[in-house]
Amino acid sequence: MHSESDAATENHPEKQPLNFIHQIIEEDNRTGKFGSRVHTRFPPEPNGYLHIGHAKAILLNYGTAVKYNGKFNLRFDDTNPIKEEEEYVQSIIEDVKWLGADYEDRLFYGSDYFEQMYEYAVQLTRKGKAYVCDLSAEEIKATRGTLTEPGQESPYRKRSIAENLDLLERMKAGEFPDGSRTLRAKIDMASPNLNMRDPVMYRILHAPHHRTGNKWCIYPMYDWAHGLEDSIERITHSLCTLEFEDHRPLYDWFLIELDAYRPQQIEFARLNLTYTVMSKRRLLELVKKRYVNGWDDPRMPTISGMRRRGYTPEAIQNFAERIGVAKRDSTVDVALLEFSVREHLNKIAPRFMGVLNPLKIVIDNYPEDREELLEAINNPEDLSAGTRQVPFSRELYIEADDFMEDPPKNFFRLAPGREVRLRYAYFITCTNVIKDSDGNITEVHCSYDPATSGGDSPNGRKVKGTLHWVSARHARTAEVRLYDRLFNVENPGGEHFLEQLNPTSLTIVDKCYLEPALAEQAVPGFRFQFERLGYFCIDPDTTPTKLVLNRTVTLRDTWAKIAQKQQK
RNA sequence: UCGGGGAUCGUCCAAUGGCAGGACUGCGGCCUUUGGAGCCGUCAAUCUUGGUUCGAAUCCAAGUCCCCGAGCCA
Repeated sequence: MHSESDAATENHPEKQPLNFIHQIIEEDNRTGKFGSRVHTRFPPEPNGYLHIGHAKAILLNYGTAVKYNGKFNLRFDDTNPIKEEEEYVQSIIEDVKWLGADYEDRLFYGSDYFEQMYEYAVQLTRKGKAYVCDLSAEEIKATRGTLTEPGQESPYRKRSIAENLDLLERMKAGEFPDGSRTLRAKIDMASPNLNMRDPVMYRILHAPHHRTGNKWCIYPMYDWAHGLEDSIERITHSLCTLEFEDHRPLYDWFLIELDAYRPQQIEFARLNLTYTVMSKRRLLELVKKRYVNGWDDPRMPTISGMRRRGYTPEAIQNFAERIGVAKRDSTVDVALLEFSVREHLNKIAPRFMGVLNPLKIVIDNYPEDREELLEAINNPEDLSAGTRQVPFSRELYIEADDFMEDPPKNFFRLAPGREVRLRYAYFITCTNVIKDSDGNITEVHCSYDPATSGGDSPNGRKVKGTLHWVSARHARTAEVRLYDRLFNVENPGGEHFLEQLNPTSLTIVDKCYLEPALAEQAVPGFRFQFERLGYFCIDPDTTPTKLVLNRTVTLRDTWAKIAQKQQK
């Protein structure tokens, strides 16, 4: 996965600084804390689709394992059957693989360990460190205390070990209704760390589980299960996000009381990105309320959305490396993500010409019945990609933006009397502008210089602009979906985050024109560049009779900036 | 208010007592058959106040601000 960066590192032997996690790991390796073993994992709950924030975590865990010749597990944290679905399991597996994080044969489920977890619970109960509590959810809440006041001990806290064991057994056997009892750890109701105030370990839930079916009617809480899962898999370094820092003492308490193997948890800051939201809750809301067309809508920051939009795994890997990892809350500029895709696509994407907003050009001195095939380079960044033939004829489409009747000073494109180059074709000069009765330009007439075939002038004559074009007679058509940022504000959030949505995040161009060579190799997922416009890919909505394109990202556009400044 | 974390260019990450550096963005230039790419340059930061030290982003003290925590969610 790190081929590019590895090459870069070899060329520039100055050592890269270690992030704080790798510093800890190297220290652990030095002291032999885990016998120099490194084993990480990515533990998603299958209750939603993965997003770019998860990609950071996946790549950090996987990259760490690779860096230290260790292992990496994928493990589903599936302890709540009410929220979890098989559909999410499948999407997560697909996304993790696509990102290049290879877990080999180590795909696990927390639910695989339910039996072992139960035995651990019995062990703790037998030790007098856990008890069955008959308090209702409301009562537990009421006796937990507050941030500044201690909680009160449950009246059931002093039950005998024998009674606890019996009750726990019967909870498991299904004798009690949902919510009637819980198994709680007996720790300290006065702890300033609320997680230590006799946390619930098991709740009764008569609900089928996507893996274990009806076998269980008590399910472990995350705080009870998670540390055990890492322990059972002999994970050395449990990387997780900041909000679990307060839970670490609890995980350690469980494992110490159980005398079980104990991983080192290290917390890092989750990723935030400008102009989007990252919480599963908000993403789900966008999907459910149809503000977007599903989890894989190309405007979503989900892995599946980005894949559909045309992002490459390499682009995301490079992005993840660039943003680094630290403990402070941060919001990465989405421009860095866009830079990462452009950088990769620039190297690998074949070029084509396509016109989004057509303006018809007629070349008056080019014979009506003549057509020719012109050779075009597929990728100037990679000559091994070869060349292709592009048909040329008398009537063409160019981008409407590439013509101005009354151009400002630094407009280099077509204008009355102005000569420009048609990419890989000829120099043309604008001779006439045709308008309809409303004054709209309907057609532009030009003459061409036959001596400039291929786009070079024999007399060294220079031209300022180069335009892309498509022969009208040969043009194929497609629907193009243009995406813009999902939100209008840099840091969307709060109760009314839906009001911050960008109403024009999706623009559909019903009919764009493109050269035949593209239509011939257009299969869903195919990524390419429309010269001067941006990177695009073929959307899976494509049918044999209709091509659908997604714009991944525009090219950097210097003219757009100049034009914007002139407007002000 | 209690506990846990955090504060370095606009943004993200480095510097681990010794010249505050890199990337993105912005700006300027060179180059260009993509106003793309590439190349070069440039603006731009140590939360505050004290202290220790020859020397502090780094160590100490006090303060300020931000984030997380009171699910039978994860």
